[in-house]
Amino acid sequence: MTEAQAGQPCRQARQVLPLIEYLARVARRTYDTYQEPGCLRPRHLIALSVLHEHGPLSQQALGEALSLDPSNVVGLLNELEERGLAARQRDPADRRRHIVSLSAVGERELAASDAERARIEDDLLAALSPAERVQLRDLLSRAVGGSLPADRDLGQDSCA
Amino acid sequence: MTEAQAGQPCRQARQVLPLIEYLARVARRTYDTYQEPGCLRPRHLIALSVLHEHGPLSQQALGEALSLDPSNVVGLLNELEERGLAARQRDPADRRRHIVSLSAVGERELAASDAERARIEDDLLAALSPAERVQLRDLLSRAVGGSLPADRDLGQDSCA
DNA sequence: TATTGTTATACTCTATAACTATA
DNA sequence: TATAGTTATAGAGTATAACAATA
Repeated sequence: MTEAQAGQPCRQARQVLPLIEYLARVARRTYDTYQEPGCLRPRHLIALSVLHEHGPLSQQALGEALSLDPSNVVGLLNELEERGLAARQRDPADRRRHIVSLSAVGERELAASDAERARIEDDLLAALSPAERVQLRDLLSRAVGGSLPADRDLGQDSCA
Repeated sequence: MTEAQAGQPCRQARQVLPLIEYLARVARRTYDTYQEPGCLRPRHLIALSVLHEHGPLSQQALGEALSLDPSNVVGLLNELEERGLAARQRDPADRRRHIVSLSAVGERELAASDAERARIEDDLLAALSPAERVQLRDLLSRAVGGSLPADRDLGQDSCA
């Protein structure tokens, strides 16, 4: 087990994929621990934030942005609509399409969730300095941007 | 992408948690796409690599290292044992305990999976330069190390 | 009585395939 | 015929609670 000396990173747990899996699992559980039952799940928040950044999207486009199957988008949107956080509207130009948009309540809920999300993130990344967290966020953001279709760039946002 | 100029990261998709969730989902699906049915799942490989690094562990310790419920560890190990990749052994010192260890076949399988895993990783991180991937791996590794119990340090390995 | 692993069970997440309504 | 969304369904993944064996 000396391959690190040769400049070769050690092959197992240092690989990116297992680490991401692990962090995602811990993060999800942390979410669940903090949240009361019936609260918005991570998926919901991610969907809201995509809508916030991109503005109204078709369900298909939303699914692509979330890397989610269209049939999953249906249920996700049902839940968001029930809570009045998002709304579906037929596209007059092509009546097969739904245009999904964030409601005012949805915007508010999204903003309100920030503090808690930041707290969980602080927990999860406790071992990293603030500068390193920024770095990590940037790297992940660019990696995600690279794995998306060009016209659906999640890494690009409208935050001036 | 100009919000960085103000030093204020944009609040939504730039947050680490959603990005990790997203990457984990894409990575898992990529795994599934490449693998034939019946192949080892990400979980299996992660478990094998933990055993590879730490040496034999109790099921409980393995569960902690994977951030997995003990009841899940049972099923995971059943599958690994069926394929002869790992073995359970009663701890003579405390017969309630199982000592889980990697078999020679398990070691071999783990090594064999590396090439494929690297390929998937290359796909997923196509937008990052080699140096940035190393940086990302390092940051994630340290974040994970920080979120584990001190005596179960996944981020630290014996590769030295 | 407390702890390790196990079983039974249920709930969440996700994908596939068949369906509908529009185009 | 092809596309957007929907429904039904099935399979992973994970957690909780009750249980057995051992301490």
